[in-house]
Amino acid sequence: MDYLAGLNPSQRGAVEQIKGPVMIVAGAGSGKTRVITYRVAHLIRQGVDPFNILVLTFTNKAAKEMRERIMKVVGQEAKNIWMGTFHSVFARILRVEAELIGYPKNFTIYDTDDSKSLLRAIIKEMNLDDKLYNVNHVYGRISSAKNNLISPQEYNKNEAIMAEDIANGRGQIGQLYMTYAQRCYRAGAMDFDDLLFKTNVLLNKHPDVLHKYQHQFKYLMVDEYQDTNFSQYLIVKRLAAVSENICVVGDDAQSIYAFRGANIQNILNFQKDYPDVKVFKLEQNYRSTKMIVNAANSVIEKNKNQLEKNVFSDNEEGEKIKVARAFSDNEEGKIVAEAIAQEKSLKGLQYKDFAILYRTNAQSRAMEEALRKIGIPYKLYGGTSFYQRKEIKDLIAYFRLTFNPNDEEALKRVINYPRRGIGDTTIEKIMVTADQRQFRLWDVVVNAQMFLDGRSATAVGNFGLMIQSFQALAKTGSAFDVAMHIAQHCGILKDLYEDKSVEGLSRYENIQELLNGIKEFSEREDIAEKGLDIFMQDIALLTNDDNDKDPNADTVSLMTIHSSKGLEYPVVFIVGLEENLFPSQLALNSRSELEEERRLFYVAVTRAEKKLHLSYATSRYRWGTLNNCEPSRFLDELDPSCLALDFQPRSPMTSMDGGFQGERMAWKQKDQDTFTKPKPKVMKTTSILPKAHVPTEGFSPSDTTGLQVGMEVEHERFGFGKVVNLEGNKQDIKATIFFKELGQKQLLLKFAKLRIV
DNA sequence: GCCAAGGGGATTTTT
DNA sequence: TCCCCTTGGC
Repeated sequence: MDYLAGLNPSQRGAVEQIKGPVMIVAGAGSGKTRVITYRVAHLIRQGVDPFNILVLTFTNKAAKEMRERIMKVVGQEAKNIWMGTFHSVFARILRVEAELIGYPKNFTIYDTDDSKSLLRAIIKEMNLDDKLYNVNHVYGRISSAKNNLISPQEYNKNEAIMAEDIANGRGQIGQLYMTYAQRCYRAGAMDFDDLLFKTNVLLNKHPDVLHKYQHQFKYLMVDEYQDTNFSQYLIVKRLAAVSENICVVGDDAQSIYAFRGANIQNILNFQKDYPDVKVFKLEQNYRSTKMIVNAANSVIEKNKNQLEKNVFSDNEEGEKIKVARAFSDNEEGKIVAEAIAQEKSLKGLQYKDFAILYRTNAQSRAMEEALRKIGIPYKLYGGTSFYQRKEIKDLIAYFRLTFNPNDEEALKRVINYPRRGIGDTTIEKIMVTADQRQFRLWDVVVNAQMFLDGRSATAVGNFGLMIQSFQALAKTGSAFDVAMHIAQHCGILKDLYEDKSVEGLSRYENIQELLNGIKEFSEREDIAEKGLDIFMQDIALLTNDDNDKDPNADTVSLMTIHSSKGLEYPVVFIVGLEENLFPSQLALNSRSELEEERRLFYVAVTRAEKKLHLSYATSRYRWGTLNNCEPSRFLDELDPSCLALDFQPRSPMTSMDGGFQGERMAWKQKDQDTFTKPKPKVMKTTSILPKAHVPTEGFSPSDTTGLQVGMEVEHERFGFGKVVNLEGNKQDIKATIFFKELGQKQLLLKFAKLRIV
């Protein structure tokens, strides 16, 4: 039982309490994953059959990591645990039970693109204004309806919802939802939300099925419980109703997905749902310094609605949190890049010890440019995943069509790609015909001669024959053979091969990579069924990090705060701490939204192990125009004793208290000044910095190899100063300089731009 | 039926 | 600014 030895009392308690409802409130950095993996291992060691354990996570990555770690403790048995994301686990169950609720077993999973494209088509068909009925908005309404288990019929009957839509001038959303659901059904397709929605339908309408799974899953665990939506909540509740061996793990302070339907009440109310719940609080943070934990606590305590806990650290005190002010987003990038270079050599760190976190993806550009300029390697996380690339989706659409010819989104995608002379008019005709006669698109395609004429009938007919030939082959061939055959005969490979542009080449390579992946799959020995249809089943559920090539490369990581959740880095930079950016402008309307932003800031702060840097810019390009910015309120909320300002605050202050308030006041005054005058351009903005140094005309940095203590120097931004100390050697000489305006600073000579006076 | 230029929209993201 | 989608001309 050696795995129990390294645990603290509450961790150990959580691991050993295997019966009944358990809630583990896991503070940031408190060893949550460890507890979950050991708890599962413990269940197995106590004689629980792995087949009876269900562990639900939110990302594939978390599931994969956990399974690997459990494997290390209990060995191969870990393979038999039901473990995966909500979506993948219930998709797997729906593949078995689909026919009970009227879907084919080989139903297609529509991804967000498919859903939106279908909605776009329906909005058009209904002759609605696509600006008013913005696809994203409509999709969001339907998605949140599904996540709250509101069917199209219920949606249309619900007075409150309808009134809200009508008040927004969008009274047709209910009808759109209705049609959308019918069209998905007709196509034998479920969207992401359906995987949970239909699971609820299944468990609700078929008590025998519910019973079966209740007895199969005698032990349930849910990770990141604070991120569950109502639909997920109810599935879990239903499945756990018999055994009540349910263990949820989460941290209300890290709930950052309310905007996509997560309901923080699920974790806050868990004790009400299960009055005899045993609660374990993991409060010791093993990740960060005291300074960082204290700073994080000082922020999160501003939130009202919380589970009580006291996160603390026994680690070293640590350095204060640096706060830097820049006059523009580009200068912010430069400050960050130079700080990384400096800190790396001073502390003997590697690039991969650093992360730059931001609120919005648009902020990455300034950071990237600055890093590139001084040659720091970096890796951008997020962005489009492999499976979302156009060429991959195109080929996969052919696969989808092969196994489910009713998949209308796949059909529309490739019926004329590569070009085969089937234009919009013909496609329109097919759709109208299908609608009029209550056929599916595919029925019209295979009977093209009956409904279309001339050239288009032939073109469509041939397309149908081609898909049918793929279907015939798919019955017998191996995944790889079928995939290869389709790639070669549908025309995509040829089309891409002929495209000699750089992008074309990379598309061609991506297709090859997909085919390689399928080949690998075909050769796997640990699974019995290896048809292309099996490979296809969960492909819509795979995402970017499942394809992460080189996780050990020595690069700085750049990502949004949302994608940093669960990760940790020795040195973290949080950039863009400005009002209307972080907190986001769109989150200022309600207390709950602001609290979510604050939790987001909390998540960001707690990613840091040793050192945290914060920064903001006083002006920034947004949507092409230069905007003035005020410092984020979150800077004020941090315990001032944790901070080390990298500049002179703008207003005279006796204490640090209200420091950024002072900044904001200064900014507001400035704003009023500029209101009467024409809007100033960039350089004008820099001039508002009262202490900013204006370099002497013709400033150019000197060669500093011969720099001596006592020499007078001028720095581009810090102004004039005197060298008081020099240490280190050759490449890494660090100079301590006393600046007239700013006081003492330490600079690395190889980066500092100094002019010897 | 195809292509190129123009317009509008633009958090956060997993599945 | 940037990207994606639509539109309009050929």
